[in-house]
Amino acid sequence: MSRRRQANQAGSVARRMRALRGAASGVKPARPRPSREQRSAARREAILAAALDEFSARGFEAARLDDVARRAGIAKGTIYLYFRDKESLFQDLVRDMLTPVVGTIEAMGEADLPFRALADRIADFFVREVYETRRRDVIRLMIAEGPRFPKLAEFYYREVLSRIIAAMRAVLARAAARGEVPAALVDFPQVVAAPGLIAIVWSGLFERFEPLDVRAMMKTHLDLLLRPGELPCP
Amino acid sequence: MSRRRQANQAGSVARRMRALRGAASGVKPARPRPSREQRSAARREAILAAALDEFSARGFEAARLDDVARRAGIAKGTIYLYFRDKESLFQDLVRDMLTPVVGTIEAMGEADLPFRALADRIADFFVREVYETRRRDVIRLMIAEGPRFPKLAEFYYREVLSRIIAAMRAVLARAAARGEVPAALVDFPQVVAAPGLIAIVWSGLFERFEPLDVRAMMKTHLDLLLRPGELPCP
DNA sequence: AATAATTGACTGACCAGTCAGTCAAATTAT
DNA sequence: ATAATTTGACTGACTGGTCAGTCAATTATT
Repeated sequence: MSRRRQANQAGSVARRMRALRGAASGVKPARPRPSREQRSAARREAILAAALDEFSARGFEAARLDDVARRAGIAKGTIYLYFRDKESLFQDLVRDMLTPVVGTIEAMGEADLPFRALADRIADFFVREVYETRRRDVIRLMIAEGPRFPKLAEFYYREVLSRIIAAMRAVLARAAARGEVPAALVDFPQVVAAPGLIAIVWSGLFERFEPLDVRAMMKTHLDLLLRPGELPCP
Repeated sequence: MSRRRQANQAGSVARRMRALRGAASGVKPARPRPSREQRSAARREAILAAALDEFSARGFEAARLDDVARRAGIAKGTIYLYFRDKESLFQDLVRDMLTPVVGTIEAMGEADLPFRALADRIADFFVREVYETRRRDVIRLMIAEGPRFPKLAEFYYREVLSRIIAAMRAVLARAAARGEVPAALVDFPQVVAAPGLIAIVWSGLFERFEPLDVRAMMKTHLDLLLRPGELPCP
């Protein structure tokens, strides 16, 4: 009986697909076909999403792959069809989540705008696309687990952090040449980014005791660093 | 029979030790034998030191109490004579290491000095007594494990962080009243402390790729925040 | 001798990673 | 079109190993 259903489904799907491809005449395209590749990609995504949940809730060591599997709606063994091992899953998670934003930030840095405008845009991008998304959890995870995963820390430094630092340095150098920011800032781009990091750490530890207005903090910090002419004196 | 051998060995070791001590004491007592309390305190310290090594090398979950015991030169069971369980050991470690510095910082904040002088002193204290000591590792550990130990995060917030924030806020409010710093800074003491935190996180992740000169970074940051030339307002 | 401190073998729970087997889908043959 | 065959994605029970915490036995102290 399950056999029967199986044959039916297989047959009907094949027919539908062939119909779709062969003649556009089909009255109803109805079903978006689940090609093998698509299903595979979707599954990979599901595993990564579940892994992010578990890793950020319990940390790398304490997270159980049984739970990741259950959350992704698959069996544990399936994880090993997509990822070599637990550590590899973690690394791929970090890569998939963070690499994309680096390019964006590099591109933004190239725009020829007054420093303040550029800084505001990048800060806004950070809040919207990192701080207010799951990427925040990934960065928190990197901070927490990085010291114990030298390989991962190196990958992260090479692919993410050094590129962002370099981009910021270029922006700051241009701004310093125009006299928009003190030259000393070029040596420590970290100082400019500091409030973003503070916010991520703070939110993981103390949000429930004392919420933090990230946007306001970053704005305050920029105001202080930049000194727009003269500060308004009361 | 293994029973017999075991008893023999144990006996011989004990006898040897007693003989050694006895012979030595024949001529010079030399050793003021440490009281029970002293020995007990020393042992507790040894366990905490070993725990810090293991926890900061492998993280809370991955650290093995067998290793802590071996490093402290005792048997695993002994740990349980001094600490209720692994988590309790961790919590006591954090408490013992960090609570003492809070009082010092609070006291320093009360000195009636120009802001810049005060800030320099506190920054220097931070570098010497936190950044360049094992306390740095404890803070790193708090950052890494805090999100998964709500109890510990709460304790840390209550006993450490909120007190430091409060002290800084008081200092900043006084300085703002004198026009030494912009008033906006009073709302975000985190911004002033940010480079210190950055340095701790950075050292754990990227020190080996790109060393960071903490003192220089903190000085740069303070210079930028304070603008000696333009402040205070006329 | 009596008491306290210390030991380390042991237990029970836990979990990453494996692999023999299942079944739906794809392919080929009729 | 239908049936037969092949593929490979997927499963989940199982293994081997780990480790926090316990406790009976041993050793040190008073």
